[in-house]
Amino acid sequence: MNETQVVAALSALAQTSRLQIFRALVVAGPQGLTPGVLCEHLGLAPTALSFHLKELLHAGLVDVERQGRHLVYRTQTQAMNQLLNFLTDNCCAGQPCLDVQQPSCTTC
Amino acid sequence: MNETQVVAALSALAQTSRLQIFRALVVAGPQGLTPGVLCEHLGLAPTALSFHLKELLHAGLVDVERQGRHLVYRTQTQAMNQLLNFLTDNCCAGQPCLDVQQPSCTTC
DNA sequence: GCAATACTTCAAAAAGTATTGAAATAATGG
DNA sequence: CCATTATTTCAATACTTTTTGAAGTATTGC
Repeated sequence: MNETQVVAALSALAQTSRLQIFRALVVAGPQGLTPGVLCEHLGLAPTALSFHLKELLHAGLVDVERQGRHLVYRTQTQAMNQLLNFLTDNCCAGQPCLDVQQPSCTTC
Repeated sequence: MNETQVVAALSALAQTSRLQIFRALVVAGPQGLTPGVLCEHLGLAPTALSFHLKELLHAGLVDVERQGRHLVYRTQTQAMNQLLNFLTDNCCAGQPCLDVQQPSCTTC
C-alpha cells in the first residue's frame, strides 16, 4: 500500500457517514451487510449510502458481492491492516520502538 | 476518543502533505522536528506547512513546544493509538476476533 | 413479460478544503 | 533597540466533496 492509496483510504474514512458504515461492516464481520440494512440502521438516504459505499469500494476498504437481488458489502480486512501499519511505520526511526505491534484483526 | 474526534483525526491525515508531515514526525519520535526542517525536508511553502501543522494540532495528532526561536512539533502517540483502536473496535461482533491486537508504539 | 423490490447513476447546487502571496508576530544576537 | 531569523495569520482564489431529487438498471416472483 503506497502513500496515494493510504490517502485515498483515510479520505474514505474521514467522513461521519462512511466511518459509521465502515464500523458497522467491521462489526458485522465476514457475514457482511446489504445496503438496505445499512440504510435502515444508519438512517441514510439510499442515494447517499450508495455514494458513500462507492467511495469505500474505490478506496479498497470494502468489497461487494451480489446475492440474488441483494448486494452484500464486507470489509477488506487486509487493506485495513495495511493502512493501520502504514501510519506507525518506522516509528522513532526504529528504536526503541521495534516492538510496534501489528494492528487489527487477523482471524476474520 | 469519540466519533467526531476520530473523523477530525482521519481528515487531518487524509491529505498528502499532512500525511508526509505526520509520518516524518512519527519517524523523528520524541525528539520532534521544527517547521524549518520539515519545510526543507518536504519541499513545502512555509505558509502551507503552517496551515497543515495547525490542522494536525487541531486534530490532536501532534503537539508543539517552543524552544528559543524554534518550535518543535511531535506526534501525540496516545491520540494515534486511540485512533487506530477505534477503527477495529468490536470487530466481528467480538468473535472469533477477541485477539485483536493493540496497534502502534507504546514505548515512545 | 409485468410489477415489485433492491440498488445505482446522474446532474446541479451547496458546502468545505487547499494554495498563494503579502503582511504580522515572536525571539534572539549584536 | 534594531536587524535578522523563524514562523504564523489573513484574505482571495481555485478546487474538491457532499447532498438532493429524479431517473435508470438488475433481479425475482407471479
